[in-house]
Amino acid sequence: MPELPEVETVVRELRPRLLDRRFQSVRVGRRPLRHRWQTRWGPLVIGQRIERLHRRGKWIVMDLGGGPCLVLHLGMTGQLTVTPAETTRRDHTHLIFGLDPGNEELRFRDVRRFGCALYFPDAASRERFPSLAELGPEPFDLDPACWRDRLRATERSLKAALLDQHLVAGVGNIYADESLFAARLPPTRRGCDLAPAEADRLRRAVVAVLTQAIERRGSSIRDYIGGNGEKGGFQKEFRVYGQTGLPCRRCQTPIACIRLAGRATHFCPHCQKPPLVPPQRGN
DNA sequence: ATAGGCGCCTGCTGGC
DNA sequence: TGCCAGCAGGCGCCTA
Repeated sequence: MPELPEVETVVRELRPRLLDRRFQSVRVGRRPLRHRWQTRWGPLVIGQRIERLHRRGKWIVMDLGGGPCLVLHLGMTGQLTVTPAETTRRDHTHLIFGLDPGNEELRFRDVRRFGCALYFPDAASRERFPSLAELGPEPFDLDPACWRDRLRATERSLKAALLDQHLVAGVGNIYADESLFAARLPPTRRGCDLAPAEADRLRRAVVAVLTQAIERRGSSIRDYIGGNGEKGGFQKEFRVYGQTGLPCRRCQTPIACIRLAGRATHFCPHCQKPPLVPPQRGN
C-alpha cells in the first residue's frame, strides 16, 4: 500500500488543488469501505471549505473550517486524485466530491476497499479515534534517546518493530526492508539485542530511506499513483524489496526472502548478517 | 506483551 | 488455453 512517502506525495500534490475550495456535491458508491462508513456525506460536508491538508503516519487529514475534519486512509490500493468532472469515472471509485470553484472532483478510488474515509464533527471526536490517537511519532521527529530506549525494550524482531505504528508512524513493508538494509541490520534481530549505536543507525536509515522515497514521489508497484495521477519512481531504487534472488548491489550475494511478522521480508544474508556475539544489553 | 493466524477485498501471476 | 492456488504495499481482531 501507500506507505508514508506515497501518502506524503498525495498530500503535497493535492494541497494546492484543494486548499480554500469548498465541497459542492458528494456521490457515494454502494459498497462500503472500512470502519464507520458514512452513507450520508452530503449534509456533513457540502458547503465546507478545505482549510488544511496534512499527513499523519499513513493517514490523510483534511481540516474543514471551524473544527470538523475528514480523515482518509488509502489501505493497500487507495487512490485520491483531483480530476476534471468530465473525465470518465473508473470502476471502484467510492467517493466523489464536487469542488467549488471549478469543474473538478476529488475522487477516492480503492480496488480492494481496505481504505477508509471518516468524518469527525470536531477535534475532540477525532482525538478519540484510536488509530490516530495511538499513533507513534513521525520518523523525522523521533527523539534519538526515546527511540533507542523503546526499541531496546522489546523482544520483537526489528521488522515487527518497524511495522508497529505505535512505535513509529508511517513505515510499511517496503520501507521496513529497505531501511534495515540501509542500516545493515538483520530483520530477525531482536530490538533488545541492539547496541545504542545500532538503534541510532536504524533511526537514521529510516529517515534517509523515507526522505529519498519522498523525493522520488514514492514507489509504484501496481496501483499507487500520486495526487496528480502519476506513478512514483522509488521502485527503481529498491535494494532488497522484491529483489529475491538478484545479486545484492553491495556484495553480489543473492537477496533472500523469508516470512517474518506475517510479511514477506527481503534482506541480504551477507550485508545484514547477525553478529557472532550479540552485544550485551545495556552497553 | 506479543506472535501468529485469519479476515477483510479484488486482481494478477505462475504453475500445472 | 484454462483453471486455481497463492500472493499483494494495511490493519484489526482473536487466540495461545
